[in-house]
Amino acid sequence: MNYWLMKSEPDAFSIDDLKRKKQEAWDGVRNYQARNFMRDGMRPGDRVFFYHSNCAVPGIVGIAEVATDAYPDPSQFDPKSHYFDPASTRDKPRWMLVEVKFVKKLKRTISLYELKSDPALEGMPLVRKGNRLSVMPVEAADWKYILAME
DNA sequence: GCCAACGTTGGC
DNA sequence: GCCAACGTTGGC
Repeated sequence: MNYWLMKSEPDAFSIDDLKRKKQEAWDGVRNYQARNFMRDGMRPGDRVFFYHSNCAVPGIVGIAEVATDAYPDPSQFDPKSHYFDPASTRDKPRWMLVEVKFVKKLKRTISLYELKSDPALEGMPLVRKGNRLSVMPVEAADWKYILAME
């Protein structure tokens, strides 16, 4: 089993939205590295830190689970969608998604500030300067360490 | 709202 | 294939 971190802007889709909907297709990823993690790395059962970005207190707010293998993101074919990609075809879809399901909400937000402040976590891609990846792997040791911070 | 850090695009 | 211009992400 592998561990991941996925970012979402709470204004667009928050951990509470996932809790209410139970499961959600993670559409709109338009970055090749992030796509590759979903397509090649993720398997059903993998665990995911749900991260709130672009908000007052960015940080990890909950846990989700990968619910499906990757499949083509339907929004890339929809001309009305914000995520429409005219260069993508159904024969050779460019963008993939996985569905994730709600596991739990953390009792508190483990903030980016805290994660950055802890020398034990300085190897995490999340805390590296300028990192903009919205989907990234988490080391098993870091996963356990962060859970213990809750 | 600003802007640094990236990723992508397209002219050449 | 280089790289300038542009667009986006996301912390602050």
